[in-house]
Amino acid sequence: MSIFFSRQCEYALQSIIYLAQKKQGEMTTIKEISSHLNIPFHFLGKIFQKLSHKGLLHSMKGVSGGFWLAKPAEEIVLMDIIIAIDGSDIMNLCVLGYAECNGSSPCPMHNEWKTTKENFFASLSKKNILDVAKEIKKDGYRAA
Amino acid sequence: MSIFFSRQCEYALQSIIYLAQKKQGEMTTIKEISSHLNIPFHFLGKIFQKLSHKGLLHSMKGVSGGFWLAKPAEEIVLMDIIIAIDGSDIMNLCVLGYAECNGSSPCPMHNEWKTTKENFFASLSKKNILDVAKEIKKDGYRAA
DNA sequence: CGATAATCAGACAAATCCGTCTGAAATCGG
DNA sequence: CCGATTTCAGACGGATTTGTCTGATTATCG
Repeated sequence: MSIFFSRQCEYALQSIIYLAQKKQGEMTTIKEISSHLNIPFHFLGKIFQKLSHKGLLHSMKGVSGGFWLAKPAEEIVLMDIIIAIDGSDIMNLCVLGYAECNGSSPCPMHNEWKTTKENFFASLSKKNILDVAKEIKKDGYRAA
Repeated sequence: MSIFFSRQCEYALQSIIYLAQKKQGEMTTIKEISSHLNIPFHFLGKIFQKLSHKGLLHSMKGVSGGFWLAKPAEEIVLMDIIIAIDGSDIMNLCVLGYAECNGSSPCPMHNEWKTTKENFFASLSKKNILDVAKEIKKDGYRAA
C-alpha cells in the first residue's frame, strides 16, 4: 500500500489509467479490469460507483454494458481521482498530527511540508491520464 | 490524522518533542504527557514501551518513576522516531500502489514521488528534537 | 512492612478500512 | 418473452489499527 492514498484510491487511479489506454468512449467491464489489475471484483464495483457519482465515469448495465470515461482522457488529471476518492482534506493535514497546526500557527515541520506537498500535488494536478497512459504503453509498464 | 504516519507515530513524535523541552535527564510520567497532549493514557504506555525497546527512551518504575530520553536531545532526529514506530518501509512504497514499481521499472509518478519523499525525509533526518523543542517554546506552540 | 504510584504486559473492545456475498434491476441477443 | 450478463446496492465478514481494562511488578516514602 502507498503511504499517501487509501487502497481504494490506488485502485481507482490504476483502473482509470487502464481505461485511458482504451479508445475514447470504449466500454470496459469491471471483470476485465479486476482480473488484469488484480483488484477484488466487488470492491472495484463500489469504487466505480463512487467515481460514477462523482462524474468521472459513465456506466451502462446489461449484457454488453460497462464503464467509460465521462470526459476525454486528456481532461482528467490524477488529482481529480484522488479528490473524488480520498477527498481534499489530505492537502491540509499536519504531518506531525498537531490539531492546531495551520498557516498562522505552524508546527516545526509545517513549512517544509507545505512546499513539499504543494510541489507534489501540483504535479498530480498537471498529469492528465492520457499522458500517463501513453507513458505506460510506451514502457510496456503493466500493459493491458 | 496525518497522511504520512500512523497515529502511534504522531503520538510518539509529539511526546518525544514534549520530553525534549524538559531539562536533560529529567523524568516525566505518561500521565503528564497524555493529559497535556491529549493522548490516550494506556495507548501512550504501549508506544513508550516500544520506544524504550528501540533504545530511544529509558524508564523507571515506582512512585517517582517515569521516562526520559536515552540520548541528548540534539542527537535524536525526527526520522529516528518515525523509523522506530512505523519502520523504514515507508520510504520505498509506490505512490500509485503498483506492486512492480521500482527504479528500473518506474511508474509514471515514480520520479516525482522520489524527489518529493527524498527531500522530505532528508529534512526529517536533519531536524533534531532539541531544535524542534526550541522552536516550539519560542513560538509558544502547544507549550508544556 | 504497608500504602501509594508508577511502568509493564497481555487480553480485550471499538472503530475503521478492506473485501465478500447475495440479490435486484437493467440491457442485449435469440 | 427468456436467458445471460452486467451494473447497482446493501448487508455482512475479516483484518488492521486504535483505544481500554485489569492486574502484576517495581520503586519510594512514611
